[in-house]
Amino acid sequence: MSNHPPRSTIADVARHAGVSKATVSRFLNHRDTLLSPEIARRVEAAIEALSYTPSPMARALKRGRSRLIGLVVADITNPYSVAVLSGAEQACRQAGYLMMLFNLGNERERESVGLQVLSTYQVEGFILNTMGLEQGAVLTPALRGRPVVLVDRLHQGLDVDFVSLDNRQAVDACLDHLMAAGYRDFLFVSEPLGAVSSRIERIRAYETRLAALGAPATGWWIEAGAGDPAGLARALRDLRAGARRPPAVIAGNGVVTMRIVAAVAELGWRLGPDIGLIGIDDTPWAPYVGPGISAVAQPTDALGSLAAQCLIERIGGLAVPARTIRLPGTLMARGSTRLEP
Amino acid sequence: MSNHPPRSTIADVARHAGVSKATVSRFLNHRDTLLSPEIARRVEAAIEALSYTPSPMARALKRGRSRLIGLVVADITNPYSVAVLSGAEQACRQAGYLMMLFNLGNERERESVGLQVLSTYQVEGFILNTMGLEQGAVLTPALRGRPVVLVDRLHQGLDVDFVSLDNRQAVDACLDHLMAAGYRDFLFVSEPLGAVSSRIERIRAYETRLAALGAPATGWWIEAGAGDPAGLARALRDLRAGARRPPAVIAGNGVVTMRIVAAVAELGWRLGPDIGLIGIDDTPWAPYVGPGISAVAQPTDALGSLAAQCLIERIGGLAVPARTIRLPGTLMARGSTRLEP
DNA sequence: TTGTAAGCGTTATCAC
DNA sequence: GTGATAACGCTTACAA
Repeated sequence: MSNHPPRSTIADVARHAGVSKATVSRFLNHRDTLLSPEIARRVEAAIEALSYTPSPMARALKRGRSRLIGLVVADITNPYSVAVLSGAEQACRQAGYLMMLFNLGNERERESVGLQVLSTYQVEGFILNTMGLEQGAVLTPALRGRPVVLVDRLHQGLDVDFVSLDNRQAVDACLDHLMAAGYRDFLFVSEPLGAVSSRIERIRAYETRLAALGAPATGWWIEAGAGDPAGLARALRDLRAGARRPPAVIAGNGVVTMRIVAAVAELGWRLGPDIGLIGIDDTPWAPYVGPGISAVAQPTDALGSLAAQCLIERIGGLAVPARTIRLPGTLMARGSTRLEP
Repeated sequence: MSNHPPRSTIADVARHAGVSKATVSRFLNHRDTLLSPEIARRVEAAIEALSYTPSPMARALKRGRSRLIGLVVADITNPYSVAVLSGAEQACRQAGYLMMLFNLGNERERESVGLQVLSTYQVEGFILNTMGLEQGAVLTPALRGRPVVLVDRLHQGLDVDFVSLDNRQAVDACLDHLMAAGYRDFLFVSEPLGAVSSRIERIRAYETRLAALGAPATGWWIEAGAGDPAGLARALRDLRAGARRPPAVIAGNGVVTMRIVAAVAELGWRLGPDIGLIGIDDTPWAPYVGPGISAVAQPTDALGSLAAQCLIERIGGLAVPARTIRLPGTLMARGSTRLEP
C-alpha cells in the first residue's frame, strides 16, 4: 500500500518558482498577457520539475467549465451507438475534452436522470442518442442551458443541432436497388416506431418513394419487436404468398436485419432467389451471411465526429440557429438482392 | 439563450432552512450522528424545495473522492470490449459511480496518458482493458495509488485484481469438441501475440492440450494480423493439403474468426465438411454465417460487472492480496464443426 | 508586470 | 446539537 506523494498543486509550483499562485495561473491561462520572460521561464521550469498538471476539478469549480462532454446512449450494446460513440470520442479527445458516458441500458425513463447526473459533473455539453421518448420540455431543465446535439434521433420540442443519416436517400437507395434487381413487391420491417424519429422518417421515406414508383410496385410495412419472431416469419410467408414473384424486404436497421435473417433461415428460404433482403446499417459479418447481405452503410464515424464538432462549436459560443446535418449512406450490393442464384 | 437559474448550493439550502451550512452537510453525510429531528426535517424540506443536489466537483475537491471510475479500453470498436464495458457500466451505476471513458483507439502508447488524464479527474479507480504493452512499472506512477482491475489482459509487474475468461477451459472445450466431431488436424490462429496475455495463454493452453491428446492429433499455430489476408488463405491451404482428412481451425478471438470466414469464402470451401472452424467469442451473427459458426461464448457481462465489483470493493478499502477470477466460456456447437454436410 | 485576497461548493475541526 | 471557520486547488478582480 505504498502511499503516493500528493499531486503537486499550483501553490507548490508557485513556491518552487518563487512567485505567487496568481502568476502561475496567469502563465497557464493567459500566456499572451504581459509576463516577463524571466518569470515565465522560472514558472515553466517549476511546472516541469514538479510535473504539475492543473486539477480540472478545481478549475471546474471555479470557472464552471470542466472540459467534459456528456454522452447519453440508449443502449451501449447496439453497435450503431458504439460506432457513433467511437467517432465522437475521437473528436472530443482531439479537442481536449473527455467523454463521460451514461448508458440508459434501454430504460428510457432514465434519460432525464442521466442528464441530471451529468450536469452535476459540470459537463459542458451533451451528445444524445436516446429513444427520443421524453419530450424536449421535460429534458430542458436538466440541460441547464448547456448545448446539446442529437444524433440519429430527434426530440420533440428540442430545437438543437441534429446529425443523422439522410434517411430519404438511404431508403431510396434501397428501393431503387431492389427495383433494378428486379424485385417488385416490398415489405419494410422496422423496430417498433415509438417516438423514434429515425424509424418514422424511414417509413415515411419508404411510403413516399413507393408512391412515386407507381403501379408496378407494391409495398407494406410492419413493426417487428424482439418479442415475436414467429410473427415476423408469418409476415414473410404472407408476403411471399401474395406476391407474383419473389418479394424483397427492407430492414430498418441492423438489429432488424438480424431478425429477418433468422426468420428466413427458419423458413428454409434462400436469400436472393426466394426473398430479397437489404438493410440499413452494414456490419462486418454481412458479406458472409448466406450469399452476403446487401446493405446501406451509415457513415457512423463521420456522424459521431460531426456531432462532437457541432457541440464543441456551440460550447465555444457559436450562436447560429439549430443546424441539421444529413450524411448519405453508401450502398453495398451483395447476394441477398440477386434474384438469380 | 434562456439563462438558467444557477443550481442551488448548500448555502442556499442552509439559508432556506434557517441553519448553517455545516448542519446541512451533516444531514447529508452523517445522518447517523446527533441531529435533532426538527432540524433534520427542516433541512430535508429545504433540500426538497430547492431540489438541491450536492456538487460532486466540490466534493471531489474537498474529499478527494469523486464517485468516478475510469475505464481505459484498447479499442472501443471491438465488440468484446464493449460487451465488457456494458457489464461494468451497469455495475458501476448501481453502486452510484459514473464511468469516465478513455479510448486508446489502438494507440498503445496513449495508455499512460489516459491514466494520467483520468487521475487528474480524481477517478477513484481504474478498469483496464488494454494491450498490456506498457509494463506495470511505467503505469504505476500514473495510477497514483488508486486501485485497478485488469480485464482479459495482464500487465507485467502490475499485481492487481484480474478478471478474465478461463482460457484453458475455453481452449480445451474447443479441442475436445473438435476431436469429438472427428477432426484430428488442427491450426490455432491468433492475432499477433505481442504482449497480450490472453493471446499467449490461449496458445499455451492449445499446445498443452494438444500434447495431452497425443499421437492421433496434430497441430500448429500461427499469428495472423489484419495486414495479410492472402497469407492466412495460404496457411489454410497448406493445412488442408497436409492433412489426411478435413482439418479444423480454432480462432483465437472474434476478429480472427471473421478473417477465417473471409478466407474460407475466398477459397470456396464449405465450413464443416471441408474445414472445421470454431472460435473463441460468440457473436449474434454466428448462427447465420454458412452452416453456423461454432464458438465458445464469453460471459462478457459477468466479466464486466465482476471487474466493477472488485474495483468497488477495493475502493471501499478491501485489502486482500490480488485476486484472479476466471469465468468459464460456454460452447455453442454449430454447423462449422460438423464433418457431415 | 506581479502579488494579495476573495470565492467557487464542499467537508471537517473546532468551539459554543 | 449546532454554528463559525478554515481548508481543498484553482481563477480573477483589484492593488501595488
